[in-house]
Amino acid sequence: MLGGEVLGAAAGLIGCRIVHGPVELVIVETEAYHQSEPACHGYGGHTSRADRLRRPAGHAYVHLTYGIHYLVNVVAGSQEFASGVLLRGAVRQTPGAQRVPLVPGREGAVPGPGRIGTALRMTKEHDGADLLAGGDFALLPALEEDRVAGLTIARGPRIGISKATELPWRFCLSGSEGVSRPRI
DNA sequence: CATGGGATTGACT
DNA sequence: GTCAATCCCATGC
Repeated sequence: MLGGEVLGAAAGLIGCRIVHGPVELVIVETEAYHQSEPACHGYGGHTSRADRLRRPAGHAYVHLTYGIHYLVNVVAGSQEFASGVLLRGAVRQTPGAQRVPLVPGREGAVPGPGRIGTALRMTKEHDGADLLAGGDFALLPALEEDRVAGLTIARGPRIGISKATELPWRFCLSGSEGVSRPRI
């Protein structure tokens, strides 16, 4: 099955930044989804949701859940297969300023995918945006300080789903603020 | 066309 | 611990 690299993408997004206008977040928790497993919206053939996960890699899949919360995914696959990385936890960052240390005891935590959508002021208009095109809604690499520091990534089962709960496809920055509960 | 459930959160018992 | 809010969309009649 193609698309196993979504796991690497989910791990690799830890420490990267997601920005929308003046809001910048450092990603500290992600989950991988792939069309080969039933928890993924791309599972089971072509539907509206599935095809939105079949955009070019690096595009956004923004989806409204429970009629209330916008969840942000980074598409990781291609037209050939649906896969994406759900942004599940983050820490607020001040653009252009010194980084916020990714350690406990800090304000600015954004735990939970719904909170990330709120913090980034997502609407359905943001679905499909190219996050690598340099627009005002964009994905940026990890800051140099964070790369140098080295990020210890923990791995465990995904949260809040009822299918394929056994897959350890959730990744988080070990010990960081902004990781949703239960912590790994 | 009607209906039911969901990758959630916050308020309340 | 339980429950409602609220809307998109998959499914079934």
